[in-house]
Amino acid sequence: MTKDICSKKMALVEKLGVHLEGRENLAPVAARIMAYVILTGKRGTTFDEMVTVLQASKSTISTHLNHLQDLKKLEYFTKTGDRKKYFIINKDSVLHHINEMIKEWEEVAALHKEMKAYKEAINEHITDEEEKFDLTFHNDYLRFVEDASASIEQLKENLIKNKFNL
Amino acid sequence: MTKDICSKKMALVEKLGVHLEGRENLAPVAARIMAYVILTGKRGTTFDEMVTVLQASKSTISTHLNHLQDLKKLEYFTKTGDRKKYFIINKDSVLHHINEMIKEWEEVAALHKEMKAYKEAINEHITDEEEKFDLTFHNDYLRFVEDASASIEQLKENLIKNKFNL
DNA sequence: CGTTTAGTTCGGTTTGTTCCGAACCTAGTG
DNA sequence: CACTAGGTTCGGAACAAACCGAACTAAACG
Repeated sequence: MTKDICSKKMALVEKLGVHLEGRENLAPVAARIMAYVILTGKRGTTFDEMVTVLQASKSTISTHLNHLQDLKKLEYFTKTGDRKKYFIINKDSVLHHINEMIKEWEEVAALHKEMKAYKEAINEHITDEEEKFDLTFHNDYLRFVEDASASIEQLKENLIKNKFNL
Repeated sequence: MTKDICSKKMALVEKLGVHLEGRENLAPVAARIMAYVILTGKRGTTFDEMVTVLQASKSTISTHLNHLQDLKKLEYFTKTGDRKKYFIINKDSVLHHINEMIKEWEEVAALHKEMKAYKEAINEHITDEEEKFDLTFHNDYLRFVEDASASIEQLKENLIKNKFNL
């Protein structure tokens, strides 16, 4: 039974790993570390455990673990009289993630505005109306980004509220 | 003056290129092709023009151009008595992009549900309440995904409405 | 002081990506 | 038919990434 649960866990680690690899732009083993930490939860997981269970070398685990901490994706707690570090996901990683999305949307919006400005400048030099740049694409997209940003911002506030209410 | 506008254009191509490279997971030259096509607009741009202006080999342009068409990101029109193809962005690429985001969110939601189910199954085998998995993370995230999906879906409808009203 | 635990650092191999040149193809032109 | 315009295909070079093993370090233990 323990074996069944364990294989189920590892299957999920691989699935979630593949997802995180693409989504967060992480190396395969780095993504698996994240997945394993997430699926292990608050009891935390150690360096050695990951070396064993993910079947990767100490150096690989070490490098990725440090990298993930730099990215504020992971943190660890310790136990008195125990030199091991117990890794868990960063408590406010959801919030962190949301903040990054907001930043991303802002960048996208800035880019579209710059492109729109360029096209408008070009349009002034063109006499033939038919030849002019169509700006609806950018207008649509900017409205979209605005809406998406608003809904993410809204959600962020909800999350913060919930955090303090509990 | 033409030179100024042109250098401004190429500066934007690079900037947008870098952005698309990360965002759409494209090779550098592929991303620049997209950027150049977007910033050239409806007059379209040809194979040869891209070879010259992007300073890449014919084979590179050819490969990426075909790839981008496979991905439905680009399409082309032709002119009678002219063998060249004039490349433009796929007309409903905005919609296409939005549909892909919706699909992505659905996948994310499915993954979180699977993880939540796994954690709930584990929790049943644990007697100590303190040791149990905390599911608020997944609940928060699922609510987030639901909201985000709704706002994207909303936007999609707005876009379709606008398309038909014009 | 030697040993163990827990982890880091470095150099190198493997693997994968991106791009190029050269040869090739196909349809139209003289 | 030879030539040109507008591309495509293939093999490989150049570079970048991901990972590994071996040697190292730092702190604690006996």
